[in-house]
Amino acid sequence: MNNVCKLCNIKSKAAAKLKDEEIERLSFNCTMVKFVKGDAIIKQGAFSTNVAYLRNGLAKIHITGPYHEQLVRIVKAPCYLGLPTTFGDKINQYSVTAVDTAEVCFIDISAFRYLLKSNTDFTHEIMMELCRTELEVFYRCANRTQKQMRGKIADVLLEFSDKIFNTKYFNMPLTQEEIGNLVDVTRESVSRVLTEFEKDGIIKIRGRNIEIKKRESLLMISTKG
Amino acid sequence: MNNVCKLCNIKSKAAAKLKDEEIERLSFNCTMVKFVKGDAIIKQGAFSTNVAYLRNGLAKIHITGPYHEQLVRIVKAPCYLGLPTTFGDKINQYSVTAVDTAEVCFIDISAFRYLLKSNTDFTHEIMMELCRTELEVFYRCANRTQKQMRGKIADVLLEFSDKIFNTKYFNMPLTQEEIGNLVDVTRESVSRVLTEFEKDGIIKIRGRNIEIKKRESLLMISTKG
DNA sequence: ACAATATTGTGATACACATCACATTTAGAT
DNA sequence: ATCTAAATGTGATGTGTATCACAATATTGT
Repeated sequence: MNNVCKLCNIKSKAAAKLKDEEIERLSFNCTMVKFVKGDAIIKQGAFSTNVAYLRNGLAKIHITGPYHEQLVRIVKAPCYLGLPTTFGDKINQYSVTAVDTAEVCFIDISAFRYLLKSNTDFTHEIMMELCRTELEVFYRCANRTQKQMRGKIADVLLEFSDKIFNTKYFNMPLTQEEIGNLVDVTRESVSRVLTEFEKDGIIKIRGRNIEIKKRESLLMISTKG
Repeated sequence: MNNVCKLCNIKSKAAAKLKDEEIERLSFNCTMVKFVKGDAIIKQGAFSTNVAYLRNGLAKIHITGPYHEQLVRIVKAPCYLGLPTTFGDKINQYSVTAVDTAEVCFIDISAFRYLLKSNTDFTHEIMMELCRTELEVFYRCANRTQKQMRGKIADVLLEFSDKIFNTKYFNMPLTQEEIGNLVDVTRESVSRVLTEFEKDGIIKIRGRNIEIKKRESLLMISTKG
């Protein structure tokens, strides 16, 4: 699979720092796999032997909590998946599942380690990524534990609209159960809050399609939780 | 301040990988500060110009949440403080405060970056640390959002007994308000649950001193939360 | 097109914990 | 030793959301 990584136009910021020779090495130790919605990309409990890079699509990071599944966060391409669990442990400590069709590059962990050793700019970018995501998790956790359910559900809608799809109309790829697992609310409550938001004219729902009609209201609900 | 780092017997695992020349460089860019209970070691909102290494003592990582302060976790020496916020952002995204007397080494960030570039074994250890702590935060968050208050308070007691002090008798350095901020429970509820645990003979409380009398009961409460 | 499964909606009720106000005790400063 | 501030304890009440059971709708597979 020569030149694929060199010609790839969705390289990570870290991979962009690699020299030709290193890119070539990457190409020989990299395989691209396509996934459909619901496919497991990384499995909690399995051995971690690859670094996964989401080239396009959406995925969800989820773990088994003390009582039920917790959705840690939604990840949007392009980005590395599972860096903490790939390096932090020999066994995957969480799962990553495709939320719709996705393309993932799997890089052999030894080759990745070699690159970490040989290119300090690459390593620096990877470390930056680890730092940023850990900070993000802190804030997410504070929000999840302190906000009330309307605020949390408003956050979900704002995240899909503003950060994932960049549009006020979008097709919600998550079920209400999954939304509930993302913000620690039961699917019945998710249903009720979404219906309430529609009744209040804040959003419009047509099946899975959602339109944000009053973004300021959502922002207010998000803030006041 | 020569030789101090070389002679230090509480080096981090990462620092243990450094060569003599690198250790010397560290010594010239490192200063040790003592803190008392309540002192701010890292301040949310301030510029991050140093890497902090907790040589001994206890500290708490805390952030300002949407409604009130959240205690992210208690850290026990020896370990780096604030790596994610030091590298992830120019401004500290969270605070670290001494929970009792503590000694902290502050390392100039440029010197630290130099070491990251020059010693890949050092960098590898730092990355391992980042990965492990991110995974830990995921699990903490799942526990905080899914467990009920008795389970969470049982967890705190077990953590202080099993991981921080390594003894069934210990002096609780946190107020009930702080315990509440660590597990998202009001101080009134913390008071009630601790009293209940004492009434049930699970723990014995004498002022700030706590004795774990029925560890298995706490484990069960933790699990059944 | 149809059947099976998954997802969502809804109403009634229960539960877990927060909130509030105030009293009491403990710790720290002088 | 005393005073002040912080921390803790307590009772009553309210609130937010979960739970449960079931019906209705949507999606998927054949």
